Amino acid sequence: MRIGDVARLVGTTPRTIRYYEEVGLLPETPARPSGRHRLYSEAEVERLREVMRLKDLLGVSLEELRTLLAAEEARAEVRAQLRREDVDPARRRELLHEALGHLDRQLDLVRHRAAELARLERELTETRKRVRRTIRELDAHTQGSFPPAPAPHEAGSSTR
Amino acid sequence: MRIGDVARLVGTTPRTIRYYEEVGLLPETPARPSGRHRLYSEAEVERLREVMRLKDLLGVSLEELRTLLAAEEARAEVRAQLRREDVDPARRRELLHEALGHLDRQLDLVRHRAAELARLERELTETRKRVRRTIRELDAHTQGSFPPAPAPHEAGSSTR
DNA sequence: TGTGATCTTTACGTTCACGTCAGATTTTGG
DNA sequence: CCAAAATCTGACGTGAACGTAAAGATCACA
Repeated sequence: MRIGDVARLVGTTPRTIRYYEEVGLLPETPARPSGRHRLYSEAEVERLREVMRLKDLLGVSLEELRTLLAAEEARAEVRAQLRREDVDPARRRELLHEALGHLDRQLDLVRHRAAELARLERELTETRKRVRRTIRELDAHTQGSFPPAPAPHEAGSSTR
Repeated sequence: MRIGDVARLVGTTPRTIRYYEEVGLLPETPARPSGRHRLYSEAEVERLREVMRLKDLLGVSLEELRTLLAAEEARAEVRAQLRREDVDPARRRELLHEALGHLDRQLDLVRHRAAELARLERELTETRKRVRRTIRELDAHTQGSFPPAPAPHEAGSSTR
């Protein structure tokens, strides 16, 4: 797969992909003789998707994201080492604990944001209820004078 | 309250506050003879807090945020009109429906992000479980050889 | 083997969201 | 009333995250 296809697939541009590689968010496609085209596998597309998702959801800088993504690599490393049975158990434990630490940092971040978002959603829902109640009261009082006025717009969620 | 106090209170800088006013996120403090110091009430501080919260949680541009915040203003408008009993009920209904539309747009955005964040959290939690299980297995197999290795770091959440 | 589409590197440009500096003005505390 | 502190209005600077343009190389295919 070439860079243009990947860009179309994940909804971005070749420039962005190259930039992410430049700042270390994506691994430099291994041993590519400078000048030749970059080629991507499905796994690398997934990685890019993950990067974009995290960037979007966590709203962190690419720099922070890069350190966060050390977790991913650490875990890949661990998986690789685990496949070879001949590794020092102490070293393994070390790697695993490291991965755990990274995961915990991500989880803290995610949970914090999730909690705040939930609070915001509750507040909005509450306000929405109040507005709808007010509308109903208004309709009740002027009932009969004219029809309940069809909603003058449509915004996506509405009454679902 | 002066701009410096406000900045300290909400954890930002005077420059940012002026900038937000400049791009229309904060109302220009009404009828301030150019050159005089800006003065803020508690309500305005709250508004600023709200702006910063939304910016942070939704991760939208200040421009988008400005249109989103039309909701707030619309609702303020509605409340004002509702206090005066002498307003055309049709007009009221119109305003209320408009506010409802804005709220729905915000809710769509918030719910979407909340759902994605929740998914991310589930994935992370799942991975974390697997890592911990692997560690336990490793400890079981090498049990007795040497102590269970004290965690080499501490990252905030850990075992909670 | 050519040829058009796509890609490569290099480098400068752009937008957003402020930071920083200067010089003048306003406000506050004594 | 006066000095010190804070604020005001421009204006230019900056870092992040790309966009864009140019000139040449590579690739897929007939």
